[in-house]
Amino acid sequence: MTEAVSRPTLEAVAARAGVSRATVSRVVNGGDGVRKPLAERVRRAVEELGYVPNQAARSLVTRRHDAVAVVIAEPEARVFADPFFALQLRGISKELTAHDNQLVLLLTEGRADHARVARYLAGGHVDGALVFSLHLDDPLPGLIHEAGVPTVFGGRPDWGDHTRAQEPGVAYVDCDNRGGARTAVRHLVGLGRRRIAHITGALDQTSAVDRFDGYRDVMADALGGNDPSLVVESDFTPAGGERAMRDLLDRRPDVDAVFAANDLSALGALRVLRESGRRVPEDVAVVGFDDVMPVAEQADPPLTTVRQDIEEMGRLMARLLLQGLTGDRDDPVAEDHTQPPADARDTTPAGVILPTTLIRRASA
Amino acid sequence: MTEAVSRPTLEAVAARAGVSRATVSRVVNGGDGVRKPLAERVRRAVEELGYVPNQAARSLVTRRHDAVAVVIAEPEARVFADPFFALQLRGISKELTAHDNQLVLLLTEGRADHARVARYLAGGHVDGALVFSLHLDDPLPGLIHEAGVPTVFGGRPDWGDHTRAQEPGVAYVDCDNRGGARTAVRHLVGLGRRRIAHITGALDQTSAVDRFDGYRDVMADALGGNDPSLVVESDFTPAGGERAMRDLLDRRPDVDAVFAANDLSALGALRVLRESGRRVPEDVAVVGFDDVMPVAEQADPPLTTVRQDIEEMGRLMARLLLQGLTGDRDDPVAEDHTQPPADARDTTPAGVILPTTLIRRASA
DNA sequence: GTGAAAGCGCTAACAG
DNA sequence: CTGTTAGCGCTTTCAC
Repeated sequence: MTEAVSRPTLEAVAARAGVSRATVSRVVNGGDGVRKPLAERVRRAVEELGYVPNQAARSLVTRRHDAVAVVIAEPEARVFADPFFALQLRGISKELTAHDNQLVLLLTEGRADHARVARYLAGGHVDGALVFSLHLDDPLPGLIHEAGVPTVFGGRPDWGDHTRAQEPGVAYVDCDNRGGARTAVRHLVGLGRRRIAHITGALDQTSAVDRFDGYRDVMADALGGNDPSLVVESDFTPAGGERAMRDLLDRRPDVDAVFAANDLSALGALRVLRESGRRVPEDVAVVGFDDVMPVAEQADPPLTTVRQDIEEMGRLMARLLLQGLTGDRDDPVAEDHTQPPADARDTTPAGVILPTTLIRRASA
Repeated sequence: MTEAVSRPTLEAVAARAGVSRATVSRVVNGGDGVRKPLAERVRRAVEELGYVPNQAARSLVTRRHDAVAVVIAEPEARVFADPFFALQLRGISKELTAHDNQLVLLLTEGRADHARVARYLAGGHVDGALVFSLHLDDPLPGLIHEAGVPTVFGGRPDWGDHTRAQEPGVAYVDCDNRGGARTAVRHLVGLGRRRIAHITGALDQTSAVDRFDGYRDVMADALGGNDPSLVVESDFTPAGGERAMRDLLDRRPDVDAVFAANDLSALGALRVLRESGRRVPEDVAVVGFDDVMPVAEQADPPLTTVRQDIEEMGRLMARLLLQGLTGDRDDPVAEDHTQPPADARDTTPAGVILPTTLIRRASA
């Protein structure tokens, strides 16, 4: 009623089914090459005894854990302002579950935790890691890379050390931040706007940098130049968006469009525009980024924005990692690097970039 | 450079230090009863070899995993609208990390996943579980209870089957929903309000029910009765709050105060009140619940609300579980239930209720 | 105090 | 196809 004081072992099942441990093991692990009736008998014994394999014993010999670490390295509480990570986690969880893998969550609150995480990963407790480290000059990606654990990054990682920037084999999943930004700004241009401002994200994150680059691409291209007075640095938060918009209005009261680096900061901008008596989109058109569910849709006015499929990104990260793991099966990855991989599967794409789409609502 | 092809074992460390495996093991696990200089020599060998114990091998013999499952059973995507779980997770993570325990995250998307979770927990992969199952009649708490895994629930669980409702030993952590609601409504009464409405939360969750009860307590007590036309059922979301407020204004245009079951729905109510031309708090005072960071503070006007320390709840859940685990050490918990526990430590409090505090801002 | 030896429960050759 | 036999790396009595 309370606890199974000691759960049945393979041995017990074998005894009950009148076979050897090896046979039971085979049946439990798929049952290839075991005659039907025997397998059936074993399965029944398993059922009756309520046998559940001991994962520790299995890992000890297989060196597989069927577990993946998810590392979220966000010193700030920003993680929690945004449904971003939650959605990503959900995608990851679904994919891992579908492949019978467990998700070990490693949250870090600053550099102090980095050593712990690195040690854990190097300790071989998990088969691989999914790492979110969106900040430039974060030492964590490097540490993890050195730990030698198969890893997929969420968001284009920055290595600080630029010699490694292009290192192949560093897998990551990101959305097309730059392309999405271009689409957004082009949309504003198409609306006839000319004094298009940009409220940036936190520029220590690659996503913010890439979106900024996309904005500059179009401004240079379509409008023949970038006017620095139209760019104001912010931080992805609503409060930051407000501050930025106020600055902007001060500096460039003639602004006729705003591309905000994400929906949350667009929200702040909308609020300030409303306060200042500007109509959106008549006086100032606004475009956001993310299309994060309740925010964009319920903004006033509903926000035109660039959608990225966050959950799918999570799912894809997990899939990539799992593929790499089974692909690497009995692949020694030994000291010998001399001969280039003949196997095409080895040349995993460094980054997978998911497309973005412009969602037109009322704000632009 | 790539992978540590095979990590060093105890054996290797022992060889290097010139001692036996047993001695190394002792040192690694605290080093009681090993002479200083020897211990030092072992530690150096560990350092030099970069030895990390193999958790699987250890678990196999100790039957301990130093891992705890966190089960979040939210079929709806609501989990992600609210920073609630993220904050809770953070608290849990901090506490587990402090005790060198890992966090295995189990997300479920409906009944189909329940069996999987139950099997996993029963499989003895983790030492205990922290379970969030906020919905009435959720079969999961029952399943988990039967799995015989030490468990602490987040939020007062509902067993559906009411015979078990008071079952002792079912640990949970919650905030004082009812008391907090009372405080909120009393505050409104103190402000001279008499036609105080309540926008409920999703009433299939105990937190919503408890807050509603608190509202009724005060209305009955201070104002001599409950007027059903002042209560409108909602669902904890901003959109739900809007709908509810609209209904309310229709039905009771004379309403002079609103107690919303959480900040998010209060936000919706504020929006509708503004649209309808009411001033807050002059015409209608509004109080929320949760004091969830960006929401309450940045509402317009800033929201008076009942604060619960969500992160602390998480931390407490973890602490409670961990205490129970070490407390239960070699405690057989055998089939024999006949004699009541003599040990005082056995009588763990069923529920730990954290206090709430009213945070006064501008809205009431 | 320290070492030797016996498994924890499972998988993976290898025989038969 | 099925059983037998070694361990995986660690902790833990039990002698010394």
